[in-house]
Amino acid sequence: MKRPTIHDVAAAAGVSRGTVSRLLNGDKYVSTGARLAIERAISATGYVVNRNARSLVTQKTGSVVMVLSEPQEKLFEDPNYSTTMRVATRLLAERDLSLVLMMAAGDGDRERVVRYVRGGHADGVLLLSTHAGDPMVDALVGGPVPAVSCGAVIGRESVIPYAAADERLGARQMTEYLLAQGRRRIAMITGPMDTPGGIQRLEGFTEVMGRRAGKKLIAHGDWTRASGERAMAELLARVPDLDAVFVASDLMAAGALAALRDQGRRVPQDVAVGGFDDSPVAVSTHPPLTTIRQPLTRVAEETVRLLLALIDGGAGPGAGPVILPTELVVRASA
Amino acid sequence: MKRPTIHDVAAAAGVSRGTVSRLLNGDKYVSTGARLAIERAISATGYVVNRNARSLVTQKTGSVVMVLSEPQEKLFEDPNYSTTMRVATRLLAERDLSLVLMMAAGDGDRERVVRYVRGGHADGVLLLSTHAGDPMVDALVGGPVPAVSCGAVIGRESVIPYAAADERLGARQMTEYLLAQGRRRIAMITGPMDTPGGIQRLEGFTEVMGRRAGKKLIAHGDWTRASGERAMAELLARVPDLDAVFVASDLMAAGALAALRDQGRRVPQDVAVGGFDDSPVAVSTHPPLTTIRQPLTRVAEETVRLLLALIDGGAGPGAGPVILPTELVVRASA
DNA sequence: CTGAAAGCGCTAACAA
DNA sequence: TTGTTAGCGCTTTCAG
Repeated sequence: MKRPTIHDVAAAAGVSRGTVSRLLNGDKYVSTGARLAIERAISATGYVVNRNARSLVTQKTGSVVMVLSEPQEKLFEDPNYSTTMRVATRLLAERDLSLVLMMAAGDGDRERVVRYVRGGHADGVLLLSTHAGDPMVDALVGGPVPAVSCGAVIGRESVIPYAAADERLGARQMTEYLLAQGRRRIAMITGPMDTPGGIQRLEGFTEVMGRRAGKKLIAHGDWTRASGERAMAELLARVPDLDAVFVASDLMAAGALAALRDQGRRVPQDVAVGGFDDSPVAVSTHPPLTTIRQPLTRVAEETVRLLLALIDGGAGPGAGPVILPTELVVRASA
Repeated sequence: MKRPTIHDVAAAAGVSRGTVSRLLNGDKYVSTGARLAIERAISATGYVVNRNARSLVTQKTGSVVMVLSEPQEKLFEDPNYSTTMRVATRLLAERDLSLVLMMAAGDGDRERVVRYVRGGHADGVLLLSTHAGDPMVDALVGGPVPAVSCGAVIGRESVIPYAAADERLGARQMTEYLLAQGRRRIAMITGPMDTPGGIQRLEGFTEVMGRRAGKKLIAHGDWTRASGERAMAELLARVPDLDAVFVASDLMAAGALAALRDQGRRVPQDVAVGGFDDSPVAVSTHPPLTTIRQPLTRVAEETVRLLLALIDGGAGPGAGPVILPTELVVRASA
């Protein structure tokens, strides 16, 4: 038995295909009698619309692509991804849109993404952790398909709408807290300086520290645990009398904790350690990390909302970014 | 300017639409002259096929759904997901199939998945960490769309094809290693007993231990770090003289390590600890974990291959499971 | 409020 | 080897 078509439903309900279609699309001009008959016919036949046929005429695809730009290893650690995926699938499903996943690791991948989108296979694009200077971004924003990003795209903030946590605020909150605890020699371990988190968390730190934030007090990591450990050792060698360190991610902070232990420094007595993210690792370190919580779920929600608005509104106004506040979470490390 | 259609290409190349279609679909009956003209026309017009129109007639959708059944928190920690996603997107992209992501957390979600698949929106289904007794499985295997699972679906091993690591072998490898190190009172912390990893790792353990694997020596966890810590404390209280413990996941092993440290036991001198997964956490514990490496990438690849074969082969033979060997990785904890 | 009819862009059978 | 043609299942005017 083949899948029933709108034709079968129409026949079963004793109306024309047009009427069935109208009901399906929420057109108001359908009599109650017809409505009832059609609804009965639909459940009797087990009818489901054929999206391809519909898309063919409406020129809508009913799907949104989510493009992941991070290299594989980041995926393992970043709660951002899983949260965004979960939120996006849910929100899109409510609108009967499906989420197509694409990786953009190499140039070939990026080209494929662009072809796919320009080929008219998606109604919208949701970018995740796109790198500064990624040519894909410009190739995408030119076209007729709206694109948004979860998190800022460095250098393209004004051309691609996004939602993000207030990184700068979070960094300020942590730095001020450390200062309020009486710490004076505060160092920082940043993320990569071509990512929003890398750049803006440092900015927040220096905003609060002012001239106290000397070059010697800044070390750079790449979000990995190992890089945090390395950076901490470096800092300790350079500034032996530091009494606090703000690490731009919890994972790197876990590494910093290890370096501190190796050098026999007690945390938080000798050195206070502040993290960022409030990721799962924050509660499993010794001591548990005082950190900054990001509103990950809300960021994801707002990103999707931005995209949906753009999809609905056609060439809507270049909606400004949505920036959401962070929150200090005090545990034992500072 | 509208998107060019096959009609525009045909006109530009001076041939009929049929010929263009034949070239597009790799039909061999196209003369070199026509081929050249069409290729030129395609790049001149920037033509891209409209998948909807194609799907409408071929009755193929060009996409595969990946269904994630795990509750959100697992996603954060499980390398299995990210590996499988990455491998699947790559392998499917090669075949010009796109990957649609769906979450199946609640009953509503599961129904949506079934509707989607039965609605003819996918050519295949790829299940991830589906729970024992999930009604979705039976709803899916009945239909015309092939489904496979990455990892066994407990209780449905014979009805749904899958690829998986040889959990039992891995558990045996670790247990034998512990024994070979001269350990005698070996305890085990298992995963949840409704998951393949929970069940089969315990089976491997008891196969090797025989009657030495008393009930007292077994404790259960739920894959979280905290549950590993709890189970270890329980074990220590019950069997104070144990000299080794095989923990069914690295993350739980990290928890066990903490419990051991709390009790003043040295690892590996007093108690040897063996993990499972060789996940990133294995190298960041103190001491680093001796563990079992799973061939995650190959498992993902074989899963996708299984699915593609089914999609190609129509109602292919109920291909048996593909089981891949694990490998012992010796570090410092045992 | 409803039916009829014209396609959406493509593939595949058939004829040539 | 190629052109012609008949739909795939649906939406959407246009008349009634």
